[in-house]
Amino acid sequence: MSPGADSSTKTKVMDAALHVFAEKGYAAASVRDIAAVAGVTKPMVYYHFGSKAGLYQALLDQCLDISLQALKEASQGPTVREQLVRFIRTMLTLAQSNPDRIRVVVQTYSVAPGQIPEEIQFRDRLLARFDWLKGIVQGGIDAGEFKHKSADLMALAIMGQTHFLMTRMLIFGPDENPGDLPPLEEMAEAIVDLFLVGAQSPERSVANPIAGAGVA
Amino acid sequence: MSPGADSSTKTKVMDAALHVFAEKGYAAASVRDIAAVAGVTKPMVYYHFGSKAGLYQALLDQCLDISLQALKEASQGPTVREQLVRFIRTMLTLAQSNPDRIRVVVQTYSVAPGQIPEEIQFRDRLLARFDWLKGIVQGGIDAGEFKHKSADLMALAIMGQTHFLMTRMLIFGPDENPGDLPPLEEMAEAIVDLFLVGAQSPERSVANPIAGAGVA
DNA sequence: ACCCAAACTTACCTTACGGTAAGTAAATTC
DNA sequence: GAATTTACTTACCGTAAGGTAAGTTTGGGT
Repeated sequence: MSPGADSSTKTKVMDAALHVFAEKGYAAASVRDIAAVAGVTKPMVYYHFGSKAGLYQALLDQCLDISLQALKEASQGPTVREQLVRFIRTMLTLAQSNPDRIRVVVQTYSVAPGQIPEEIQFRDRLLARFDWLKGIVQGGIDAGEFKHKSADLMALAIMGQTHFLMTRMLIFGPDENPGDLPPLEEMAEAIVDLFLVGAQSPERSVANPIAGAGVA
Repeated sequence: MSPGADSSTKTKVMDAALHVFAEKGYAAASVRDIAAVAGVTKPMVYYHFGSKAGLYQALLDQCLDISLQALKEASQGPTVREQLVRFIRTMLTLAQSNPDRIRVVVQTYSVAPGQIPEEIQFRDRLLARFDWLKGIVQGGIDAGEFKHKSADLMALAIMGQTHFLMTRMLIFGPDENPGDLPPLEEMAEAIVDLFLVGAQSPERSVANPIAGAGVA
């Protein structure tokens, strides 16, 4: 469901908040701005969400729900390698198709601790997401697909790649691609392969010797 | 030179700004706060730095200078593997010993584009830093130390790891270490080894067969 | 027809923000 | 030693922020 499909006041405010918070950050975004973009009056925001922090929490929950659901749906596959590729691809696709949602989440945890009110909750959910990814990796270890034994370290590495790539896309935009990197469609496989076989080996994963073949 | 060594007004303001901007972010930090923490009057801030944005730019330049210098000094070594280990270790050490400096830099580029005034310059310097890391990696490719051929992708992977680890430290604090990760001192080697030999191999880099020995 | 609660508007409050005008004490220059 | 520049203070300005009080419309439920 794309933003704006429902035209209730609450939805209009949420859609506007997504845009304004993503663009300005929590502190620099004003409730007046959000109300104006939504085409409603300011007290309506307070009526429906109680406070600026309440609105932000509602928005953040929505963003986390949406991206987590997309990830869980997408990260299926015959091999763990394939699951990881799809995980990364889904994250990159999300960052490309709806940067605002990613921006809100990334901001919430990258930003100065004192910028966003303490009452805003998100750390538990991020840890849960990390644990979920760790579960996938652990599956690969248990099945003998990976020889490396630390699921924590491996999950951290995957998450790090993905996070950094997203950050990069948010900075430079989805189309700008400074440097000589693979195009986005191949990026997920390139990263997983680098991660699996290591930089001391040639470029192909043994699980997928033709990865990236045939693309531009 | 630690903050506060010089007690000129300009230095006092810079030190205070480092702390306040790091803790609250650009938008939520007020010039009043900074002046109060510095123990000077507000117009002095404007006298020395012109505007809030001017102060932030001066601070950001200082942070970028300090961390880049530390990186360039530290990233020497007999092998490229060793150079990468030292690169990561330096970044992690910086994030641990002076989180405020890292926070200011990370915030500047992770944050919503509309939060920080457009006049603030930083993208070119970040790209230059990335190119510099890429140069190290390219050295490893040229010397035959790596078989993988894309210096861009490899540099991105290294930067991604480091960035994510730092972000993690900024969120959870340098001591808190959720999950079962190696302690910080060994983290740099663990990451480089994972990166070099890949997850499909056992845990040791051929260049350093005992890396990470003794970890829980 | 009446009631009542949910949804909404107008008008306003207090506070804090970035920034500045105007003047002053102390060095520096000539 | 007068003139000027540098570093600083007090007092203030206009604006915009988060939030609310009080009243109005709207749409069931009975």
